[in-house]
Amino acid sequence: MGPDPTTAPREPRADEDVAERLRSAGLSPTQRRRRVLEAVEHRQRPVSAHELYVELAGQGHRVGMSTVYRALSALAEAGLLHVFAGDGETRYRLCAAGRHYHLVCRRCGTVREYPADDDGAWLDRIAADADFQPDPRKAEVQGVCGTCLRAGQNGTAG
Amino acid sequence: MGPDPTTAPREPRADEDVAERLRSAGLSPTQRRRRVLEAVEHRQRPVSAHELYVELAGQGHRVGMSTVYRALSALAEAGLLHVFAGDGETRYRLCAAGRHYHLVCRRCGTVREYPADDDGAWLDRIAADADFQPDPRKAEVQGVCGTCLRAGQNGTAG
DNA sequence: ATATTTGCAAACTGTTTGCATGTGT
DNA sequence: ACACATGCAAACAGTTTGCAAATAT
Repeated sequence: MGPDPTTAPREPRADEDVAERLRSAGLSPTQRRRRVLEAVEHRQRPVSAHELYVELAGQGHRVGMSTVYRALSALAEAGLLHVFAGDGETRYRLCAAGRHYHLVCRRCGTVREYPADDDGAWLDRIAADADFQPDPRKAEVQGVCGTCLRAGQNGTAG
Repeated sequence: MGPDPTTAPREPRADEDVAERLRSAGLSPTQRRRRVLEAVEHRQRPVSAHELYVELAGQGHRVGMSTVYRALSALAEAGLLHVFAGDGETRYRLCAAGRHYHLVCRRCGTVREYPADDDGAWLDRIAADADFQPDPRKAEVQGVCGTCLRAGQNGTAG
């Protein structure tokens, strides 16, 4: 917040990190794009364009809806964000580097990235077994996360 | 149509099968619903409401779009159809009985159901390992099927 | 100075809904 | 007869797009 780098001359603040990331993804690190990436980054559950718009507006930032949409699309296309298509709204979430697939909780919506190699190369087995070449980044398992499971043991049984 | 069962008393035609299925799903087997279920049933790749509408219209059947939407939703809710959320359009596909997950081909759109037990209970491993209770019916792996793979070996390398 | 990016508002697409009519039992 | 399913058209939600003003390099 204090634009006085006297005492912090070299420290790569998250801010700069984000800009860097945008740059190496081939996107000019404009203020809006940085804001969007930052906002997405801190979330465990995928976020929709509208949610983001509201959040940014709530922080006093003037951003147009179309800008949010455009930023999100660009970031996704650049491989920085994962896309989740669920009911009607498209949602986005930060995308990690390694081979992994997604564990998405049906109750709280949180998405966890599960290393695709921790499970004995399950994906590779599919490749051989089913004559199918899986994309580890596009594998998704829905279910209920432990937290929600314990929280709602007595909920809607079925 | 012909309220005269004199000559066709006992034969379980596919038609009746479909009706039966609807009934046991708690849905009255109306003509439109039967048509929709039949039309979905014969497809390997999930179909959208609009595609179905066009197909039915092409067969000379008068069906309203909203009816198609309503039928599809009802069938999905009854567990007879799987829902695929991909880009913008919701798509539906017949849902098999056993534990399985989906192998969806990014190129041709075909979805194959892969028995969830053929792979050493991968899903169960997740449950224990990641503190997450997976829903076998809601697991989806995207990739490229063998057919498309072989057909387009020289295509867009990447 | 020049190429991008942004915001706005209007256009679009896929989907849902109210209501009168038609259909199944 | 009666409840439910259907069709139509209008309403909606999410998303995209054209274009002039703002911004970045």
